[in-house]
Amino acid sequence: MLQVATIRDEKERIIQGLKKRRLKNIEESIENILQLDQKRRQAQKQQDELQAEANVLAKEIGNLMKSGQREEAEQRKARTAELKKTIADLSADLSKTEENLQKALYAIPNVPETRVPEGGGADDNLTVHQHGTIPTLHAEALPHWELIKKYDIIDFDLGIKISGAGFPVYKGKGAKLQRALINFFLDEAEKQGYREIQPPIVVNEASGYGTGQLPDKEGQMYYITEDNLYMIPTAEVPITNLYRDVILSDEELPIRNVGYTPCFRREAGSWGAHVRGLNRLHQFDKVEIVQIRKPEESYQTLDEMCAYVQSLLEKLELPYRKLLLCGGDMGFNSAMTYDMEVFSAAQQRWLEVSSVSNFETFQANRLKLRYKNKEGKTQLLHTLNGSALALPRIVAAILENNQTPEGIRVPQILVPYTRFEIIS
RNA sequence: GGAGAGAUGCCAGAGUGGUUGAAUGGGACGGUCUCGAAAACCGUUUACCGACUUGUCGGUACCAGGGUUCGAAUCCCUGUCUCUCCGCCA
Repeated sequence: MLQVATIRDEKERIIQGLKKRRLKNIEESIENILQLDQKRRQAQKQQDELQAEANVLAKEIGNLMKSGQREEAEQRKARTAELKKTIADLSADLSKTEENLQKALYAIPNVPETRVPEGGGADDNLTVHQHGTIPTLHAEALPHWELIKKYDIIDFDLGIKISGAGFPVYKGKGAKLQRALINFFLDEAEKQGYREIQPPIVVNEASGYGTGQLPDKEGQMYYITEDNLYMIPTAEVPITNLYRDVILSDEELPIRNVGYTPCFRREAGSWGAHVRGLNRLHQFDKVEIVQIRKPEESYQTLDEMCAYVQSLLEKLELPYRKLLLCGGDMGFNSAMTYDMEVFSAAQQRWLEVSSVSNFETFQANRLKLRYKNKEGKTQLLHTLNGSALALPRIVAAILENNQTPEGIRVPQILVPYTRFEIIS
């Protein structure tokens, strides 16, 4: 959520920035917010003044009662009754205005950073880097959804039997490969100075609001009615919410956390031909990195996080490209996002395996995540996160790219983790 | 699931209707003392909203939401959460 004060002070910059998302009626929305804000402040001022008067009267009445001047007291009571009524009316108005303002603010996405290109969708994203060579496969090469059957390592039918579509069962070397990747990612993150966190994978409503999944995207999450809990779509939610309503001190910064969790996504209505196999699932594993930074250093951190994610892909010997997302393709909360995509050779497609974002103060404002700066002033922090990495598509790419007539070659770096070199 | 207790500042913990933003202790910060430190002593130390002369003033907040009252941390109602005991249990 944007801060009203920022909208007030930097109206033009915000409007120009939001235009890069190709949204409609930006000017009107911002104007509406400013008007509501104006109205709110006026009402508040009026109410405060009356309340101050009532507070003085209440004290006087108390003193008069003590000294037995009942009549004087009664006179003042009459005035207080009037005030009380006026204040009640004003306060009802004020709450209404505040509510409207809040709603209007919730509807505005984050402002893209200056370097973010304008655009409406994936076609306008910028490829800023590409690495690795695209493998040429042998004639009988198969897509991963065939390979997993051939080697009996991931089973969709069993998943359907016990849960439903999009809940695969990993078996034998498939399960070991998965576990190897998780351990590899966590170990690498630790070497980079991240602290490992094992959070709950269900969260309450307040956490959903904190990171912005609620109120708009409740359809994306599995919801446990009986206990009013949501199953997390990403570890970002619990790990970032650890810092909800927190004022950090200078010495506690920066925060660098990493966590492995399963992730759950309902993805209602998004099933089709291009989401076969591991490309899109209801449950999948992901290792997520989360950082909390001072505003002045957050973009340097974004670069550092990207470099780290890229290093993982290079160690896994996967060809990838790095995209700077355009305004229209970025998530609601993000100010700047880089996507990493690996090339999946049998599908001949780029698959998104990581999304690294700087949210600036957008999440922190909702979370009330602040720190005391050197001047002793409390100030909103910047939050950042990135997948490092999402497992299923990495698995898909490894299976497809590394297939040989003899079997699937495990990337060298993973062999100490899998303790086998080939899936055959 | 059953029974009981509770929720106050950075922490511990007082406070059962009137200058209580909140005693007391601890912590943190600043100062005095000291070559330096410890100890001792003195002082400071919540957040949010609003107004303007940007430092001051006003308002709000003692789990949340309602209510009683001229006045609520204090009384009443509802909800949430925590703890203890019992039950169940990886």
